[in-house]
Amino acid sequence: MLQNELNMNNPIKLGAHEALLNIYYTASKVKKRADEFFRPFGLTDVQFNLMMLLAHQSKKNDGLSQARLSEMMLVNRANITSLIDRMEKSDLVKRTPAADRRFNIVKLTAKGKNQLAKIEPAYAQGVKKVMSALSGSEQKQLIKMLEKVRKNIDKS
Amino acid sequence: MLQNELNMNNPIKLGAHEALLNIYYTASKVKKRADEFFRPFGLTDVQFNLMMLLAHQSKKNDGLSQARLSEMMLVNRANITSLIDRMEKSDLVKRTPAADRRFNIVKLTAKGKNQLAKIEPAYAQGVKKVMSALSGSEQKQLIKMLEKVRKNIDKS
DNA sequence: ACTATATAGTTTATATATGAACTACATATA
DNA sequence: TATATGTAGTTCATATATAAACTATATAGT
Repeated sequence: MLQNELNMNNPIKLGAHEALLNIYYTASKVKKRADEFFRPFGLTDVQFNLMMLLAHQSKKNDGLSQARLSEMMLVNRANITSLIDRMEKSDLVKRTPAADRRFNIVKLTAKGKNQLAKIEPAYAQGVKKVMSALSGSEQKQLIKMLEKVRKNIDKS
Repeated sequence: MLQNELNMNNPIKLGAHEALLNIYYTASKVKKRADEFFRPFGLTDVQFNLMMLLAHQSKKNDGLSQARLSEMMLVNRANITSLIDRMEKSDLVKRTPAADRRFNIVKLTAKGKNQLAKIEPAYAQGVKKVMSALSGSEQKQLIKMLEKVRKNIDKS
């Protein structure tokens, strides 16, 4: 119960609010756990997520634009600029020019591909372990419920 | 489905990963929606959350220490320092000394109380509206499942 | 062809988050 | 009482996030 976990003096009065805070605090714990996992590799969860997208979401492995990355990461375009800056500095990705000169195409470097290949299996194991708290059908239920919430946010 | 919502080219292969990403992305959308709600009031969701904690989680309304706040907000102590700095500047809260001179007791100012009283009813309505995507019993199920995930993270 | 509009990326100011190193104070114990 | 340990808060360097204003380029409509 959130009240006890956070050592709160008083209960959360509104049920809907408790549900919303549960989503929020669970994501926060998931993120902290992920960051802890990636720290020994000198990566953040955000950087790893970007590398996964480059590896698995680009057609024929020929990279993604910063706009596509910001779309898939649900973050502002401005954010991607500095993120790619940092990741270029640590030689994980590189920007390459596209035919349409407004675009940068971002690709994994050899080092980036290596890092990813090394870490990804352990990451998959970790994800399975964390989510093993729920059965397969519970996970599907959870996904359905969270989808409903997101759809409802889009409407408002 | 996350793949479509994020306009992804390829499916998320691991079911557990999809569930985890659902938690993460839903929290992200909730946060964005909350920030959008609070912006007209010159507040952030984080600042409002802190004000709620001061109003509803302190015994006899006599404030909370920064350590208690960081505990209930699941953030680092260091974070609270600058947050309170900003909120003191906009006259929403004030630091007061405690008997144990290591502590600051943080309290709402008159302005802070006023702001909160003005905004809180609309916030409660908004929360209900967002979460109305789920029935009461679905919300309870969701809470239970997310609690299981958090407990599992604590173990690992 | 010209102009208006839209899109991609960058820069800046600002808010939130962490870990590590630090100061100040309190408490336990030897 | 002296010392060791623990707790609360701050400071610093750094990462991630936004909105707004900007540059560069592409495209649609006249």
